[in-house]
Amino acid sequence: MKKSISIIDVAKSAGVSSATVSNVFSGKKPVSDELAKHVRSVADQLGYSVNRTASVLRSGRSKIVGILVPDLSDHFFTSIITEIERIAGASGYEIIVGNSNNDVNAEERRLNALLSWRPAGMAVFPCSNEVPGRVLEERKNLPFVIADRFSGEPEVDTVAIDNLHAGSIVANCLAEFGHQRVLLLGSDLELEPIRLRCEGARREIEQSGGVAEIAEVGANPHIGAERLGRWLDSHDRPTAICAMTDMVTLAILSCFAQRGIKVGEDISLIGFDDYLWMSARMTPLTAVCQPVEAIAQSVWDCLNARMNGDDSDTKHIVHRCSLSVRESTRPAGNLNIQLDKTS
Amino acid sequence: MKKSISIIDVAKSAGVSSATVSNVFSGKKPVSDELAKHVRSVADQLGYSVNRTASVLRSGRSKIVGILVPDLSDHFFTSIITEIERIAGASGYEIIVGNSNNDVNAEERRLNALLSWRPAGMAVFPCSNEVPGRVLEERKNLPFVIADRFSGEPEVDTVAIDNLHAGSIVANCLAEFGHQRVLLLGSDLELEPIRLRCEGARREIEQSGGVAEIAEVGANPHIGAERLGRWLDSHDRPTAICAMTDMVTLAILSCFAQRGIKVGEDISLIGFDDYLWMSARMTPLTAVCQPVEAIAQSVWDCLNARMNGDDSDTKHIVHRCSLSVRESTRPAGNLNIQLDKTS
DNA sequence: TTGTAAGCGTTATCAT
DNA sequence: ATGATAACGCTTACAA
Repeated sequence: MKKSISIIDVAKSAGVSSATVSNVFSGKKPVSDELAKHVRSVADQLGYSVNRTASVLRSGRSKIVGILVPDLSDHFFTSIITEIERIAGASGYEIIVGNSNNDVNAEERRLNALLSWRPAGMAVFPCSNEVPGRVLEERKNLPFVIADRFSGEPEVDTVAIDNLHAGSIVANCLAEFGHQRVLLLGSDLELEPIRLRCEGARREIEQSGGVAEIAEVGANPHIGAERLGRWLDSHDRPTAICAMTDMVTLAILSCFAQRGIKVGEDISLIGFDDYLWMSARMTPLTAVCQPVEAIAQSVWDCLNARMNGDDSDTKHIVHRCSLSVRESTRPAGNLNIQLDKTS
Repeated sequence: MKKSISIIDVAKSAGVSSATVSNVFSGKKPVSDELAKHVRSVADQLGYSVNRTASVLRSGRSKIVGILVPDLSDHFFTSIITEIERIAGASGYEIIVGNSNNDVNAEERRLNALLSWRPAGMAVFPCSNEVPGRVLEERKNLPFVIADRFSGEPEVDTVAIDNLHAGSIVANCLAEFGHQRVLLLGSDLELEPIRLRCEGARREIEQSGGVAEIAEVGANPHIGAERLGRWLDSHDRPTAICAMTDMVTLAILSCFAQRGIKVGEDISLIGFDDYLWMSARMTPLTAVCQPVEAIAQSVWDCLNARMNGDDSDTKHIVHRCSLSVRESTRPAGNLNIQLDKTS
């Protein structure tokens, strides 16, 4: 970094005080139009640009918010980031992104690194059910929002979906189509949201006399496809399979493509999350639609309220998913005969 | 932001000088093991964490790099960001992300905002062919890399793919399968890379006696699907269609799904970029594979070299795409009869 | 190896 | 409305 033009250089050139230059750019105090225009033109000429690090240091206020997610290759998280960036950007906030890579140690390191930039707030999508210790320590000093993964109602603002409900709409759909043997496929059952989605579905399926098995295949679609393959080799094929995350949806599609299992014909499928690639197919997927925009908006609203001094009790915002029923789910009776295990 | 614990608080508590505390955390100067341990424990107790804004201000060195992209909802850019975050994170760098939203004005604003954080370097994926003016002004003071979209060889380091070559491997594949009437579908032909991909393909297709039409459908897959639909309504259906971006690929799939056009059977398809959702289908897509990891690595390598004082001539790195031939492309003769326009 | 003190560019306080 | 100046928390000569 080369020594850059400072507010003082501008002040000298413009024949005003540094305070005036500051006020021109920050707008904190009124400056006469004439002077302001002059200062701006001098600043332009010199190529001056505010040094945010200095202003944050001095004022203790930054317009930057950190977002920490467990997996940047997961479309769910990138779409959340996209939305938050859009909303926050409109209010002049910058986004600083960290990836914990589903590793609690990395999570702690990245969190500390992000915090060292003294952001105005932080949105954390934890990689485990545990709210990172640092968050609980700092939450009095800095607005935090925990989203997606956590259990219970921690002492921080949270935003989540109603996971039990998500499971239940899956179950309802399956019941309507008469599916009695169902595989519920999660990434990692240790994660509370995944567990709840599976449990929510299983409970209702069993209540209506069906049988639901639960299996986990991890968050990586390639590995997940393999694991699902092994599961299929050692079990009777269910009439329907439900993914509990977008990555698992991909794992299932990948596995089925490899094995020539036809979605909708050989087996019914419900995917999780609703991205265009799920419906832009000959057999579009029935999918549980997480309200990404609403989640992002809530995260921002919480953060923004706290950043503006809201010190009310911790909020716990819950959104509901909807189901888009498409052709990947068919009545159980209409499926092709299962041949795999016997052939 | 509450007044936070400073290096001086730690120094007082530990009975050492502030310089020593600084050296313990920065590792710039040796501190005896004993003292260092003591300082660390005191710092922990006090909940001290470095204030990066202060250290950047004083030292003029930051470990943060900015990335500005034209569309955060485009998987291509998010996967590049993911990769850069991974590589840079390993060297202790933070990533700060901006989205220009395909708007040159927004691009300028976001760029200025990112620069005000005094990053150590910036990777810019422009939203037009023009390298933003600010980049050319600042490039002497700060390492910049321009990637993906630009024309010619600007006076900055660049990373790109060989777009003509990408077009040519598409053409070769089509020729092999005997396709003579082809639609090349770009997002925006004003963009140099898109134009080159199309031109590269057209040239070779025509050389081998085929006919290539070129159309553009924009970067939004929903709108793109509509536009393609209208194109199909008013033209004879080609035997093959080629997407020149991942978003266009999605537009095509979406359009075909709506119209019941069977990929591989009714028409051959070559997609652009190679994400799992393209191959996790009954008819996996033939796809031009942009080497995302290599691109990200080159961006980082350029940046890193410049950040470490490399002042050699501007570099222009070009990567080549490969083609994964899959079942969405079939011999032209094997396609189903075209019924749409006549039925 | 450790301490002292100046200064990075800004904002905030207090005068004018 | 504008100016002078201290202070934010850190790094870095330089001194000890």
